[in-house]
Amino acid sequence: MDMQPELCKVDDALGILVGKWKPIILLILLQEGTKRFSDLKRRVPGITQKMLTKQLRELEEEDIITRNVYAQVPPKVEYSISEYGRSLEPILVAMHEWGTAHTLHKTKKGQL
Amino acid sequence: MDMQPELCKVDDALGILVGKWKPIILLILLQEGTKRFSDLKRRVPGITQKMLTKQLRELEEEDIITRNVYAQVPPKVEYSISEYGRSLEPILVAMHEWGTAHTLHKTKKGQL
DNA sequence: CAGTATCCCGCCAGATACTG
DNA sequence: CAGTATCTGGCGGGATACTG
Repeated sequence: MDMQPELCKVDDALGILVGKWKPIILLILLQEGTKRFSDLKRRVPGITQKMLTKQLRELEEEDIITRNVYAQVPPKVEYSISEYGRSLEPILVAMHEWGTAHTLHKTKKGQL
Repeated sequence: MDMQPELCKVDDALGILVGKWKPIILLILLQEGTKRFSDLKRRVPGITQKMLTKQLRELEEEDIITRNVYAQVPPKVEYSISEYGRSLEPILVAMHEWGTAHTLHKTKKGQL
């Protein structure tokens, strides 16, 4: 296998996943499906409106999520994972599994 | 499958991989084995001594890489992937594959 | 409800110079 | 050769207030 370090395609995926709230937003949309803005805000404790909007806009810009605006009052906007965004799932799964094992690793290290 | 978004173990893996030069350093060590400091510096064009040192220290701190110092003049220090660090390989591979496909995705989008 | 608009701070990362 | 030390700017991210 040759991953051609010099081209570092890894950075492309990393760039999309990096952002303090992006992983959790993606996990929620992947596992629980379409969500409204306010539902996401409740689901991600601690996030501000500004940050939620920003992260969603960036993910939308990369075609990872889809934004659906309903022309009504009061406003209703729904977000969901795009078909393309779903292709990130294996990466998220791999990272989640590694993270779980990592927790144990750190625990063992601390017990020495 | 339940990845428990609220705990977001994904951030653990992400935190270790994030850093402007970490992915490329890890790919090089994974694919080409042990390297000296100066070899790495040559292998990663554009990186400064300060940044190379910093990224290596951070990876070492997480037990992802191993630092081997030879007590001689002139100094010789070798870096290699630790057994634990090798467990990150599936993630790097998944991200590289996604990144490669992503390039095509962007190209198609641009052609519309 | 679903956003903008401002103000602000900390830290990542770059440039450059120096050293055992 | 393999590092520190110092100065610096930019940007990610937080707090708060306002709006169609």
